[in-house]
Amino acid sequence: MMATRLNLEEIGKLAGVSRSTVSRVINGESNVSPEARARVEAVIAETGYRPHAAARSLASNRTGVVGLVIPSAVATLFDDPYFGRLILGVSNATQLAGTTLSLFLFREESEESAIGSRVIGPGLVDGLIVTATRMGDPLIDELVDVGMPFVIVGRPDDGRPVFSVDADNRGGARCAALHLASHGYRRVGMISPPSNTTAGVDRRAGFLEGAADADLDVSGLLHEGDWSEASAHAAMAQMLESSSVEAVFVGSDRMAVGALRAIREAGLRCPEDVAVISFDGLLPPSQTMPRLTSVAQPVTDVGERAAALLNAVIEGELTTPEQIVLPTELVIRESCGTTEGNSS
Amino acid sequence: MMATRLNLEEIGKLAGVSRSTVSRVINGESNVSPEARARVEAVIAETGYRPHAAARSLASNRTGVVGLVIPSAVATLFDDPYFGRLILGVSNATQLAGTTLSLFLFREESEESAIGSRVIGPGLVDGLIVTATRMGDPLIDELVDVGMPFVIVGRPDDGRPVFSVDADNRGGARCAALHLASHGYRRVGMISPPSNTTAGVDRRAGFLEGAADADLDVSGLLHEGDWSEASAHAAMAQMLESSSVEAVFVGSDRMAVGALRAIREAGLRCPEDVAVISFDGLLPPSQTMPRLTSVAQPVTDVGERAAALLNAVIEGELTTPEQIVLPTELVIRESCGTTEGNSS
DNA sequence: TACGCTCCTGAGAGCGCTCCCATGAGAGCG
DNA sequence: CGCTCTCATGGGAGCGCTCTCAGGAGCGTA
Repeated sequence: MMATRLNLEEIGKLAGVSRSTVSRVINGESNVSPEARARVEAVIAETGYRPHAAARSLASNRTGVVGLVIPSAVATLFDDPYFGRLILGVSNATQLAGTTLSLFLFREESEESAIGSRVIGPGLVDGLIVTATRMGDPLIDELVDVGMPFVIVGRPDDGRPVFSVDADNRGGARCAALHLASHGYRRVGMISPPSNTTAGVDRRAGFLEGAADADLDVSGLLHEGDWSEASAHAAMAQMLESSSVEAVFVGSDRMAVGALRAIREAGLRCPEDVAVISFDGLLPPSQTMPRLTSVAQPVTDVGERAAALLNAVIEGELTTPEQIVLPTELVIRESCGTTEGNSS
Repeated sequence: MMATRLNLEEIGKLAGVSRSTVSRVINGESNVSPEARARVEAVIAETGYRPHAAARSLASNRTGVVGLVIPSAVATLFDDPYFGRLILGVSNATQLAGTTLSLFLFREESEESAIGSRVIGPGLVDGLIVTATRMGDPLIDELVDVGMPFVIVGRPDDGRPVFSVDADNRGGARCAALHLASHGYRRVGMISPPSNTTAGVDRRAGFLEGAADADLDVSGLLHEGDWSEASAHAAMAQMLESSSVEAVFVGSDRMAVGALRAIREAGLRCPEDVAVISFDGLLPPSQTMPRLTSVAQPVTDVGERAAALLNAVIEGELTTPEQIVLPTELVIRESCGTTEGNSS
């Protein structure tokens, strides 16, 4: 059984054709006679031959691998269900495209610079999907410089034209504000994601836009978290202490959990005393009490679209940057209060 | 800036040596004169040269890539914090070793057979880490057949000698049973992970062992879930309905969430009416009410050890199979009741 | 002075593929 | 019947490395 690797030449010999013809069959080129093709395919099927990836890469200068880069402190990363879903989406798409997914997680920003020497330099990938970029991330410049195809999950912080896929953070947040307004709440706060992320900036902007449209009173109620439960817990506690809040829009599921806890610990009830809407919609609803109303973003879809887009860029099908924004959806559960009591 | 790729030959020319000497320097071989080495290193530093991975793979028959295989229905996979942590651990170790991590997620078992033709055939990886294997998984046979180095996260279901890294499921579960006993509970149930997984088998066996040692009454209280919250919710509800339970050991964090909800919905309190201990210890404690006492398993460590072990196997440093079992740790919080009232 | 030894070095071959070009067979046309 | 044009095919070259081997320099020893 210790079958030594077959190569194109040997397959050719078995099928009575040359290396070149076998290569043409494998790569689906059209200029091969039906008989030759059939014979080659038969031999491939019965030998289980697979072309050697490294040899192929070397000759064609294409690896068939895409990388998913997750910079930023990653240690606690997977406490947030976001990244798992994203990976899943990307994996689905690469599977479909027949490419391979490599994962590059970085614990500190300093490690991130290794992308150049460890990934780009050796030519490990054909392209990269880059997530969770902070504002002013130098990685993007580097990628542009070396001409490496890439897609950003999120959006470029400086509006420069690059390929990107994002959820409609702004629209979703606006919708959350309007929904809270429709319940009759007027004193409405927000605990936003960090302002050094585009998601943080956009969700906050969308919320403020909606609040302005609905004439909500947000004075003194705008806080910022760092994606962690603890940060939102602290922000919520502070908000409850200093002023009368009727409802809060919390910038992520995970932070909402912290906010709910703060409300509970203050002896208040959600939604009766303080209503909550979160962003993400990734948490299994039964995991919180009450079940969270959230602006759900299609994270898996984002991953799939990003990978598909990257593929198109690599294939050279797309050359002018494209920004894809996927819609969010308001999923109404209990934490925002019942609409009945307060329809406007 | 459009620097065309440098190669060994050119670096050699710049340093006044041959391709071979440059190669020796890069691969850290000892038989190079200090002067030559210094000159080469200087040139490499100033040019930023990196050897081409594909060329290297082709010539050396080594890819520098390890694959992480997660078979089984993966769609809901990331609802469980387990896999994120595992990926993190593996990533840490590969980063350290300077190798690349590729991820292979499969949605259905049918896709899993693609490992052979899509991964092993083309020679994409030097070795594989295989997780979540169900009992009787044919993938293992295939890997053994083709001589691909691999490490199982978990343990082989048939006790065959392969490399594996696992948490001490049995010991941890036993410990949980004993701890519940130490609180004075006698009617103690279990909701175990599926019995077609080794984790399910082992946790159940450990629990029964501990229960027997402590003379607990488990009759009619042994249920099985499928890792999902819903399955545990149903099992718990049924348990509460049909008999008087004082405490339950639930086979995973995620399932414990379901069980807690069932207890709450039955109008009972945890831990006053029914105490709960879970397995995993991955959930942020504040995410549940009450905070869960759990048998914590070192998932990230498991990932790291698995990757390190695989590396050793690939390097040929290890040839006789090794089973590594990492200890679990009982983390006591509120859901098991206070010890004071019931010390035995 | 000559011989052996070790140590460093360079050159050739080859990994398995793709790409390009030359060739030959056949079809279509005047 | 000869010409061109198309299409299928095979072979050479080369991608950038590693590996092996031969040779030269330098040293010590007889």
